[in-house]
Amino acid sequence: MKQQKPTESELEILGILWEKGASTVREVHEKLAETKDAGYTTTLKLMQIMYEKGLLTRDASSKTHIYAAAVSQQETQQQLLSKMIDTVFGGSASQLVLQALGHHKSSDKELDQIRQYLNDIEKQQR
Amino acid sequence: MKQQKPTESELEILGILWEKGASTVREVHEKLAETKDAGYTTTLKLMQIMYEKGLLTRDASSKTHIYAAAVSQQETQQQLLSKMIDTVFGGSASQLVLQALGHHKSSDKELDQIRQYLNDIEKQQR
DNA sequence: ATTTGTTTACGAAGATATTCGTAGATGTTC
DNA sequence: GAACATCTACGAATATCTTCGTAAACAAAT
Repeated sequence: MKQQKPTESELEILGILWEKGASTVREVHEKLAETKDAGYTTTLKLMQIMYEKGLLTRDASSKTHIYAAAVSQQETQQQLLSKMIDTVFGGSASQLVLQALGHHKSSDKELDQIRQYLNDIEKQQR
Repeated sequence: MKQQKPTESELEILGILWEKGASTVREVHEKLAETKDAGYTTTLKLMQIMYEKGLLTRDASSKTHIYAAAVSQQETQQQLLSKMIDTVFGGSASQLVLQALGHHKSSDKELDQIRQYLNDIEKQQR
């Protein structure tokens, strides 16, 4: 049972739910409104559709429903990364890594994490 | 003059043109057909639209037109990476890097390239 | 209990993307 | 040059995504 690919708008909503956890439509909408302008019912409709598609779960026990992401952030990341590496980076994951490191600031701590990870790989190979 | 965002299908075509260089519709279509099935005129139409949008250039001097990507691979990569980091990786580029390294095989040579890059950054900071 | 506000449900319009049939132009082969 | 193949152009159908108006249910406030 493979997850179907979320659309652009759906991804924005998933992003919010991954970050904030289970939320009401209102909460998601407020957050969305910070960077985008759309009516409340638009957000509602999107979330209802996502629920039907199985991208979200919802608790309808009270009048105001509570929605949560039904797909994991990591799984979705993998899916999208794979596609992107394939079509846009000519199949080379390392090319993507270099691009990402080159143009998007990372903290020292994060860079250390990456170094650590590379070291671990190296060790495994011996 | 900002490049408009290519659609999913358009990206596939761009990917082929980046890899193979300037090509005819037929050539692109053959390549596309390996992984997808669509009619020839569908590919043609797509490429015509991309030309109108400015995503492709074309040489129409002979009957069979020759198309080429009008947007750079790198610029497009940046654009898509930024968006993806933002919505799917909670703004953390390093998180994306770790995911990419973790799930997509890279050769030793490529990993060395990445280590080298990290070393360079480290040096710059002192 | 009427007004006011918030919520869900529904349907449909509008926008965008994808697909392909058909026609006409051009080139190729016999 | 007639038959055949290949190409572009065009238009339109189809599919998908996005947006929002409206109505009904419900709750809270006066």
